[in-house]
Amino acid sequence: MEAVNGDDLLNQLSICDAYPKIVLSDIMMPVMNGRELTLTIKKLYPDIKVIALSSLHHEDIVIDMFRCGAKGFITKNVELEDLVKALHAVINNQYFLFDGENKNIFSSYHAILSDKTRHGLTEKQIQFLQLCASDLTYKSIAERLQISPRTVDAYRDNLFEKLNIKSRSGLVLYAVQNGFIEL
Amino acid sequence: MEAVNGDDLLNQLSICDAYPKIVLSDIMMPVMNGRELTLTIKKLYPDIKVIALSSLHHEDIVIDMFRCGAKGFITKNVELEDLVKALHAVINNQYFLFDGENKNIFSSYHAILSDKTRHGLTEKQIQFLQLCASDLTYKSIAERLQISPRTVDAYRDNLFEKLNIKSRSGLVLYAVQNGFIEL
DNA sequence: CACACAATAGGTGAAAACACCTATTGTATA
DNA sequence: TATACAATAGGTGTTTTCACCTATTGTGTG
Repeated sequence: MEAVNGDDLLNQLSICDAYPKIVLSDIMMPVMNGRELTLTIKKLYPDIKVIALSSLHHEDIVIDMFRCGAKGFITKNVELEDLVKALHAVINNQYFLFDGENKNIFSSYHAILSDKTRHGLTEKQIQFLQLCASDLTYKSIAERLQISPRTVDAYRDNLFEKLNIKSRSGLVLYAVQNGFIEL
Repeated sequence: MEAVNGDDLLNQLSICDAYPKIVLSDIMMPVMNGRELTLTIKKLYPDIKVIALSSLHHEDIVIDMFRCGAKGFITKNVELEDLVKALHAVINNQYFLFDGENKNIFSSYHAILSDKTRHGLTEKQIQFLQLCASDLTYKSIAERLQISPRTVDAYRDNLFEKLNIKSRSGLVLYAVQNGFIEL
């Protein structure tokens, strides 16, 4: 599947029944840029992995894209074999970060999303937290994440205890205040 | 009751049983400044009216203080009779804004908190919305606002319809996204 | 190799949230 | 002066949330 911009892709996704597992998202796209696209995909299709594509390699942008939900980040001048590596890594639930020019992976998953930004939360917990900040019921969240409502209960209870929070509203606030969701 | 700074005042408030109806809050206080104090008072004692006191009169500060929950704003060089006017206005549930130097009230309640910043919400609705963004149950919110839980239900239902929101989490998000609560 | 803990998921019951309904009072505004 | 709507508050019933409990599987760490 190919699309000229973010809107286009979302349209294609909404009418197809077997949507792709990975999306390459160019940050500099017209109409809807890669950042927005990544956010939207994470919202509507949380199981799709996004690899951000950029000609520039600024650390700020990289971190931002990972925060937006991207699983990989590569510069446009990478060799084809490196792109393949990225695809493999991401399919295998790994994070991928590759600088085409220097060809060095400058930061690992844990380094990028350090405890400082992750607040000691796992990726799943963060994903759940992000979905909490919405009108969705826990039941709907379970469907989105394709897990049992019971598991979602457990996620919530864990976070409640870990973060010393007593209600979902508190979770939403926590998510916002700590930058886990975009405003 | 008099206090040298915000912390001091909050301590005094916490141990007294008949707390004051109005607090004059100097923005430039040490330890806890007037802005934080106003926010904290609004959180802990929402029925206390706060009049912000500042030597400077920058519109940004004024608007910020009103957003923080202040009901009045006066500069320090006002005459005593003007301060009395402010107290009267605020007691009567009016907003008060007075520039001691120019002695002109440059903006009315509606002008300051225009529909643009208030998003068409009344003061009560905003106050409720702000309390929603917490761990408090609606029951506790009702106690804070000293109204029936039923009234709180009505507030919620009204906002749900008005803002096209379906859950409290949605309200929290709305509050945050539209600047009704501080992060 | 234990130990901790995340991820998974089921059961039960209480509390809170939400969806409808009704109604009165007051204050704006067309 | 109607009409709209905020603020107030009560009734009833469903759904959701939350608080406990149990348990297995997997992964990573001291």
